[in-house]
Amino acid sequence: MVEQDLNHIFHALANPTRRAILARLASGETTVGDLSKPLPLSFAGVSKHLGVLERANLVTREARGRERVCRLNPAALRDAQDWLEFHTRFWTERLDALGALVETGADDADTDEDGQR
Amino acid sequence: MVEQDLNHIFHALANPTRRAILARLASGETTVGDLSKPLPLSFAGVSKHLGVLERANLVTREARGRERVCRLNPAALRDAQDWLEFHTRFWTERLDALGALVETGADDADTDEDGQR
DNA sequence: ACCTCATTCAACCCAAGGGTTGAATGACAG
DNA sequence: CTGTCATTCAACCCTTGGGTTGAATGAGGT
Repeated sequence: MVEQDLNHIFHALANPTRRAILARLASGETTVGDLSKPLPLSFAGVSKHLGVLERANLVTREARGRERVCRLNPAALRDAQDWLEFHTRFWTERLDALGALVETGADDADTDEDGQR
Repeated sequence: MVEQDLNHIFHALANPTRRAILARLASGETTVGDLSKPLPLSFAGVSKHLGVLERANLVTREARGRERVCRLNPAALRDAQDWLEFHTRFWTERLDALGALVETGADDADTDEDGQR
């Protein structure tokens, strides 16, 4: 997994219509037509959104007769989640440590902020 | 937390420069100048990226003399993580259940794929 | 063969993103 | 109070995004 993948994944997730599509797909695979029925968008608009989701590898489209069946691919979501989990954990630890230092009154420890100013 | 927040957060995360800034900030607060030193961008460009991160509530900027000190705000990341965690869990369960059905040879259950073709 | 239906493609529109530059602000040093 | 340094603002440029429409493709039904 590379940087570029994260770009695509997060970009795909940044749009409420696309998140709605993902939520819809979570309750079962469906066709493009069914997918666009409840959405206030043109058919082609939905198809474009699906293109973005597909580029991010979050969704796959498969031809079945004259319809396209869309289904989820959780693997990509997992990538994003891994990134987030790593960072939230790391940040939280850092901030907790900083908080602890402040509490105990230690101000000359290993933080970058060494008080010289 | 509302939809709009997720839009901003995911949008902010969708850019590698901004993720680099976040990673840098994870190892301690710093000024805009220090932040932009290693980046192949103009000063103003970095400032714009910080604006995006600030809008997403991932980063705060605080004036200290003539400098601005930037630091992380993990709370927003947590929001994104919550969204992802909910969905990955949900999807995985669904797919696992589907897999189990296939394994046991149950093909006339509640799947959409009922074999008529 | 022909018509219809589901979907995509292509062309277009306008708004927003990511970048630049140069002027403006505002704190600090002399 | 003047110059300098850190930063932002404003204006601009080009590319990408999200949306539309109408034509093209391609499978199915008759």
